[in-house]
Amino acid sequence: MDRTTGTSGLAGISGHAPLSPPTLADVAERAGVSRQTVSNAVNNPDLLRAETLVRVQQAIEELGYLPNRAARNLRTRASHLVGLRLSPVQEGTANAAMDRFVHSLVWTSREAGYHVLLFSGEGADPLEGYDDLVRSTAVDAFIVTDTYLGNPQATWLRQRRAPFVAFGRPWDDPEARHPWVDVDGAAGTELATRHLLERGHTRIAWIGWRKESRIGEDRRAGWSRALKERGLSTTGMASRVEDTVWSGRDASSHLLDEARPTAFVCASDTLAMGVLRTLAERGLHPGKDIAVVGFDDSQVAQVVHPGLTSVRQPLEEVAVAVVRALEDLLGVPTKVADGLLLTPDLTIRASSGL
Amino acid sequence: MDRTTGTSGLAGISGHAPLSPPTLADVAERAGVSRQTVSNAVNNPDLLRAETLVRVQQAIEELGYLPNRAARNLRTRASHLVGLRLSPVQEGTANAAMDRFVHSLVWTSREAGYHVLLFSGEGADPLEGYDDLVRSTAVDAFIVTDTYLGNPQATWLRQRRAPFVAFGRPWDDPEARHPWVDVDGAAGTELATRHLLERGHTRIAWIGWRKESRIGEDRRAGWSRALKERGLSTTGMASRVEDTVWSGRDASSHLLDEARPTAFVCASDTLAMGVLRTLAERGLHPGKDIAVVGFDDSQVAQVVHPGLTSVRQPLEEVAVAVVRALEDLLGVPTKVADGLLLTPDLTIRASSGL
DNA sequence: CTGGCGCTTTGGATCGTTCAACTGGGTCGT
DNA sequence: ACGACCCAGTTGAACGATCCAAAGCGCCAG
Repeated sequence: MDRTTGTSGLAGISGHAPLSPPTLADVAERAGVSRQTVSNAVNNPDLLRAETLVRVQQAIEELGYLPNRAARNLRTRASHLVGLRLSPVQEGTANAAMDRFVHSLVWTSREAGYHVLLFSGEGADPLEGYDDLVRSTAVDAFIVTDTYLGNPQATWLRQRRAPFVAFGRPWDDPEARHPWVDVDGAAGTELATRHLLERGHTRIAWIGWRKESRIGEDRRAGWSRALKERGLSTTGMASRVEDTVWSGRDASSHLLDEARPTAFVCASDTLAMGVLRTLAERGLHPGKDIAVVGFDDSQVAQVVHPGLTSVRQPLEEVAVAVVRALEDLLGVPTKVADGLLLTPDLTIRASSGL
Repeated sequence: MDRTTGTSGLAGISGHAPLSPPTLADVAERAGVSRQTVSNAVNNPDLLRAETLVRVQQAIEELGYLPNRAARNLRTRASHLVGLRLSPVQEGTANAAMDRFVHSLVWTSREAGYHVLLFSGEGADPLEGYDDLVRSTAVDAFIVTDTYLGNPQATWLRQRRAPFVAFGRPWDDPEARHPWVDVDGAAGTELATRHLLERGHTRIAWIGWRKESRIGEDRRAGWSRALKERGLSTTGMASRVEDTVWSGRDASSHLLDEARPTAFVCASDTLAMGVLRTLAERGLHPGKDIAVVGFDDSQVAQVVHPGLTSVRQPLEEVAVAVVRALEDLLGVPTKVADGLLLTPDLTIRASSGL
């Protein structure tokens, strides 16, 4: 057989790539079987006789064949892509977690045979961008990350019958039937607060986000739960502000003057950095004079002096659970749970005592 | 016309999505033209008579039609996707820049009609993962981000005739003919050093990466250039270490003892954080007693006390240039330049003086 | 009246894969 | 001995878009 016989390329191990990659038909011809048999060799190897399978696999190897994605997608009506929308950047605040999550997600998806397609919405409108992808069947499903109050995507995506998995609870909608995975923020702050209680602190303050934030209120609940459990009062010990370093600084400064806490639990590392700033200004030492705990275990927490104790979300596990839910949604109906709540850890560093 | 006539779905504005999305043929039937005419209306509107165009567009609108991606990809042999490999996570170090770059890239690509497909290699092997995507024609091109010494991807991708654009110079290969965009690190550190010189510093130390790092040596060159320009000596003023906070701490501690600098320029924010740690330990105040400048303008630089002056890469511009090169590579041969070197800024904060 | 020139529109083929139905041949049950 | 049934593969027809060649149309010159 002359190598130049095939209509398509041949290539593979030989130096340079083919002008046109080999197709199923090329493999079939080389192995002396039909196209469908090659297809089966790839997708349902059990259907072939062992002997034939080997022959086909050899031909595949020799030609360096890989199925054409577009053709497969067209026929199977699936792209094996999941869409992930990058929310507009807010520099200075915690997309820290997002970054780690994306990594884990890409990693986990790969093992499940999926790739992650990034897209971005214009700006404010959180629906922007989804529409085209759904209708052009570019992705099989979405992963929705910000399911804060009202989360319009969820209901919208459901209306469009677009499959999706949410990282984040459907806070306001007990009717929601979509799969979701979330991290128990309250458990995290409770863990943090208990940690401080164990170290002997009894006057522990909270700096969190405004009341409108469901996530913020959830995290706050963990703090107050831990205190009340010990019969300690929370009154005057909490402050709710914007998620910026400066808000954290001001809030902690006020609290120190008014409530005289010996420790702070914060809804974010950003706010905790504000606390550290107040301490620096007053010549107080974090971890010695005043304890501080943040939330998210961001890069900042890791490198700041003297090290910031922080609640760490198990984002790797979240990713795994999300992908599992995805497979469940798109493939066989193994039907796990609709929602899954994971528990965070506490990464202890010097800011809460040595 | 009965709405239930079409073989495919209809939907659109009406509440819920169709079971099967409308196709080109559906639109054609509704508009009373042929498929090709609809295709032209979408891709080459100029070819249609104004009147026909309107009629077709109306039908498209009514049905909520959007071309099926898979079908289009199959026929045109293009996916309008670009692959971006996430390098294995190194927590604590500077994927800070990467994050910003990805955002900008996604944003810019969108405007050019491209989406970004994320994938990850197993671990060490930087080629891992590319292969499948190339051969299965899943992406049209790649964006390669880490083109450090020897950069095996570059040569490998070229061999496979896979189109790609690099963010990063081909340091070792003057023969390289692939398009690339990079940021002039030397210009950045030169800017930083000049800034310190202007503030009256004459004893300015360098903390950078090991000699093997081309990027590190490049950044170092900017520092030494600025000093030599002023007739200042660099001997004993430089240290080359790992990119960790602790290395930065140790290096700065040694330098302070031996060379008595009044300012530090660092190859990364991470190293700069190490310097800040040394200062804190010695009761010295950054910006007052000793000036510090970092590199990358990461989140850390923004939130740390009292604010870290840092070289900021114009990643938005990089993204724009990368996408432009991409369009050039894949579309019409406008043929811009093969390589493009952009100049960074300096974000000035309190660590280099008030 | 015919032929030729532009512009618009048409029908058919095609991209590479998978699905559904079918072909022989052998085995089994009754 | 007959049909039912499984096995290992084959064949033709989709999937939904774009590309290609050619036909239809109106209009004007010869």
